[in-house]
Amino acid sequence: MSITIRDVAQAAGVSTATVSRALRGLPHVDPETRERVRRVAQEMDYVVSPSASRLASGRTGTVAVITPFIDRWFFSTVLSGISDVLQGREVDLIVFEVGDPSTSPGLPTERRLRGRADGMIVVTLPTDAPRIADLLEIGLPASFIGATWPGVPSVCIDDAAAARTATQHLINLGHQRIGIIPGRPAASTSQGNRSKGYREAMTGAGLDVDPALEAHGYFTVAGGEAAMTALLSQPNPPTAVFAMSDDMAFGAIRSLQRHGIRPGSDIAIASIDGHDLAELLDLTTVGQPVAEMGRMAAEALLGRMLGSDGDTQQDVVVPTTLVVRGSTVPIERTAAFG
Amino acid sequence: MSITIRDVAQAAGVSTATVSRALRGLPHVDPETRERVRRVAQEMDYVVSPSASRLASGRTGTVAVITPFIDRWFFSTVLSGISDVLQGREVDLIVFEVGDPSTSPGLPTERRLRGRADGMIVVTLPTDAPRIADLLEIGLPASFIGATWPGVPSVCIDDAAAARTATQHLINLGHQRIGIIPGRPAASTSQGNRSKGYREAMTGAGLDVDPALEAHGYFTVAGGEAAMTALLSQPNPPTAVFAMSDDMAFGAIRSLQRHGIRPGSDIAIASIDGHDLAELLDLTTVGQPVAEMGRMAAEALLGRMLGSDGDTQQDVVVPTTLVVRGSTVPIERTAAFG
DNA sequence: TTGAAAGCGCTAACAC
DNA sequence: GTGTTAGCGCTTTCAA
Repeated sequence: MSITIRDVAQAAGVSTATVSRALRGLPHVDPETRERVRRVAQEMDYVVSPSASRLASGRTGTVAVITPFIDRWFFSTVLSGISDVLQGREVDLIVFEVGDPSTSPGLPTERRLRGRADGMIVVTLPTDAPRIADLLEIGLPASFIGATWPGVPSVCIDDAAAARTATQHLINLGHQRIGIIPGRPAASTSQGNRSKGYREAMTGAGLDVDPALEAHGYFTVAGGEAAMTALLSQPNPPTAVFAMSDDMAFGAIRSLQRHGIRPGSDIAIASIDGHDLAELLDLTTVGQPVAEMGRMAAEALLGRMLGSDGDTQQDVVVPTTLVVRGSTVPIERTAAFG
Repeated sequence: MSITIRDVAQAAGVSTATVSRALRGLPHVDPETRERVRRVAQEMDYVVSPSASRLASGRTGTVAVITPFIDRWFFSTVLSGISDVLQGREVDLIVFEVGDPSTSPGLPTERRLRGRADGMIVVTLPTDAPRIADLLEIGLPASFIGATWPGVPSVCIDDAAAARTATQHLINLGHQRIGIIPGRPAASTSQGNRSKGYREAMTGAGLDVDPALEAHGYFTVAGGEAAMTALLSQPNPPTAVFAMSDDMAFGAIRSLQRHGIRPGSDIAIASIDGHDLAELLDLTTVGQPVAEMGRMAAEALLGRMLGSDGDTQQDVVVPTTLVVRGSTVPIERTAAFG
């Protein structure tokens, strides 16, 4: 049906091997021959059959991304960064959306991965050690984003530092009762580190870490709203809250709105992410370079897939930036509450 | 290196042909044989080589999604819906992020597609007829989302009706000077229809369509903000604005905030999308079932890929729902402006 | 119901 | 620098 390498070989008056070499830019081909082959191939509108090429070479020229979600800001942004570099290198991108590890059954992604990709990028699959171990077992080069794993290169922020920055910012503003909205009860490394950063900042300032001032937000807007509502119903509510993600902070803001409390003026809120819409909601947040993290992970993976193993840094920590907005104002201007 | 069909055949005491048939659930296999083959395969942890299978059968078992963006709400949500059904059918998903057709060079996605997928889903590539024609030329079954094309099944909303609904809602509230924020000057079919719906509602109510009350928002938050700002600087600004997407409406709200104008109370805003965060921003919007649209397109495509061609509806129009929120309040409660 | 065998279209030794 | 050739691991007639 469609044009094969043999047709091209015939038309160019060379062997299929030469066509293969010429078209792939391999050495030991006469420049003139190469040019002729290229021209003929183009004229015939020849495209290599990926299946055949893959079968013969053992390489797929594709990278698999394993991510819990596609449709959330952090993940789609990471994905876009990854796609950006893969596209530039003509590498295919296949996506496995595996869902929330704590609720989804943990499908056998591992079986579905074999022979389909030359490498994989795993995006923050926290609390799911067994699945990750399974994935790594198939022996593909891997790159992690937002999580670390022994022996696997990764791109992360310094979660503890980011949390410390956010919390310290609230402390500097004069707050003393600072609540916290973590994601899920079962802590991932990343979440654990953010907790740690929060506590460090608190105790470093001689402040109490009141367990009553903690409410889980499950990394969603709705969860953040519920969490904030819970915090507000405390006998002695916080005057400031650190949320571990922007989405949860959004929810918290919504809760405040519902209660007629003005974020910033009445209760300060700071979080981590740098979500597109944080500016719109006037949310103070510690921004992470999410798309860039995707790009870096892809770049690193590609590097290792091509074998140049030496210069690969194991764990990259990218910088974050505190962006101060209206959701955090000095305590002098903050109305007493409760 | 890894286990092949021959190993399994040998271990099960049958031919490779039988293993192939047994494992794929083809008929004409003794139930007992099938069971034995299955067991052996499982014990050996055998996984079919996709490349070999693809080369031999000519089918890839993968669907390609061609989308301008990954990291924007509409697109990531569609993608997630698609992924949802593909994952369930064990079909691979490969993604091509082609960028904004009006600015990106229009890469030869078409060459990169051949032999890599059995079908494709094209997500709202407006104003880009040449590229689409190229894509369709390779003869893969296709499914469109958010755009229609002669002969290609699609899933869309009724754009004109959605725009009419939003505009009529503003009219019903008592507004007469109603501005509009479209996306890009070069209209896609979808955008054209939304314009049409807006004009129909306006003229139907005997209202003027003032060209001065139109400012493009380029489907982004920043663009929407600029557009609203432009509208506000009119000698006689609108009292209500219809934005063609939630993102642009978000930007418009931001502009209002910056100008000390309260959305809803001072100027009404309505748009189309049903963005996750619309509730948070108290935005009235005509919601489209985005993830569901992705699911439907995938389902339809899969159906056609499996050959059951008859029952495929060509163009599906999914319903939208007006969700009224604080950004639109009756004119009685709207302060005069300007 | 099962097996033998001919490819699928390419790559990679190895010869020349 | 180029050609020959033997696979890569499966699917799919065609016979049995």
